[in-house]
Amino acid sequence: MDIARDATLHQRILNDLESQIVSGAWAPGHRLPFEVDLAKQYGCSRMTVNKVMTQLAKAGLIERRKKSGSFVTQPQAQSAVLEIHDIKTEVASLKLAYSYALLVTTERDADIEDRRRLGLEKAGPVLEVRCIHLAAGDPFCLEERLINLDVVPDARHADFSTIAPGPWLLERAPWTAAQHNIQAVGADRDMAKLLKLKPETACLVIERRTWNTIGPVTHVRFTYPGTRHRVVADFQPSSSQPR
Amino acid sequence: MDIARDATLHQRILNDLESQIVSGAWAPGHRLPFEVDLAKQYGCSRMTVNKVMTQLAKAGLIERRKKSGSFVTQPQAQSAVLEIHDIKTEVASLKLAYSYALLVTTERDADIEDRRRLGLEKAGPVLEVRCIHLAAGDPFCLEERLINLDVVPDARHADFSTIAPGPWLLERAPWTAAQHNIQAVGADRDMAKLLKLKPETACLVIERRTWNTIGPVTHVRFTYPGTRHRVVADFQPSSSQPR
DNA sequence: CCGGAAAACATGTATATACATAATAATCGG
DNA sequence: CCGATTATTATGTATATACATGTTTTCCGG
Repeated sequence: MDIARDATLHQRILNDLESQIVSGAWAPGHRLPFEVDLAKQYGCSRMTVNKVMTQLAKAGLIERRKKSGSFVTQPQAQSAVLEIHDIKTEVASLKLAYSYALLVTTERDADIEDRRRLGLEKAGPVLEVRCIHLAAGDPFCLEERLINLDVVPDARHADFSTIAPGPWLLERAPWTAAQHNIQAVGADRDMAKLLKLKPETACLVIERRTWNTIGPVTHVRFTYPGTRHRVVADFQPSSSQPR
Repeated sequence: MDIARDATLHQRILNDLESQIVSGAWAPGHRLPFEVDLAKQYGCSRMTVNKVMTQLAKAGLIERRKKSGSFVTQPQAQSAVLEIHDIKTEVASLKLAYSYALLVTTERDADIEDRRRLGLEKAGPVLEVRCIHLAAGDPFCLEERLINLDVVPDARHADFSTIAPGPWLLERAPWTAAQHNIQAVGADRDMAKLLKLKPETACLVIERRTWNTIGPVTHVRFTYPGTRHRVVADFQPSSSQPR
């Protein structure tokens, strides 16, 4: 990669070191030159090098040990993190009035499909909740949720007509792991009707399964009219500081 | 939560400022005290305050404008990190034969739309690449890419008929930040033809903009037939306080 | 030869200073 | 009163310096 001619020294050093690491020229475990040596090499002060190295360390590319030096870390698999988003906030950020309506709740023993959705091995009591989120009175997204009552028994007595199951669960059963599944589908007849769309309109479907230390907590499927809404993902893998 | 008594000054300032921002005491748009004033307030040098503010800016909590000061940014909707995926690998994991075809490349000066896609302020040379990825001979996804030649001038002489621009860039211009945008759209006539679909079929569109330390590197739009393919994102809970 | 004190060493944090850069504010000529 | 020039201001980057903090190495007494 070429470096812009007018890049700052900081950027140049950062780029150089990063290239060595990312390219694999410096394998994990490799010790970087000492700060003073790099400073001499670039003809700058140790402070400048120090700031670069601090940034690399924050980014997780290197690990620093006093007296020993700085070392390239094992590349951690690039895991994708999608933060659980709150629809109310999402709507609020659009400066639209938020409202919410419970459609139906059903308690039953997990059937095959329920077990697939939750990733359950055996049957067990589950609660199905269907509800709709509205923005400025219009359908914003449909929520189809399955809650594992073995893990969250209290959900039986929750009043989901006044609070959406998402926020309710977030308070009571914080998740420790989750998996997302995003796809585009054409709306079927029922979906189109609920979201007030023409059939076959492209919709964005976000499915999320969450676990806590006990087991699978919930599976939820959000269906958004795809052309109006979107998911934004900000990235911060390498040398930038995570939020 | 109390702040450790032996926290460094840097940490203390960071914590204080962060608290004001996340608590909402300083609303988005609020101007932070000037560096010199904060320095006076904490009885430290401007450099120390500057480092903290630089960090906050990198974290996206504040925006800094010369002469004007530093301002709390609008809280961007819940961010998410999606893995940069390699289509060849994706296809291979389906145990399908992968192939690739270059459709067209165009070099030009960035027009308004190009600048929007890349997030460029001024015009500059860009390279547009359209190509298609095939799985077992069938269209798998269409790639529409824009490369910032100011940052990656070598791309001019790359032969994208033999290597896809994604892998090529990954080697030469490692990204340090990226932003994703996922939405569902119905295929238009051209898209339907290229992907061998019926018009209006729901498609998953993934847009990605990547930066390195120098500037915007590339913008790419992948269009997948949405019903056949999907994006999976694995999660980790955000360890509340990014530091 | 062992254990512990001391020295050497690399990084961590903070300071004061200097000059560059970009944006705004003030000024002045026409 | 407009518009171009200049000054001011806040941040951006870099320097040299100082001392603190953990580690590792060295060395020395027993």
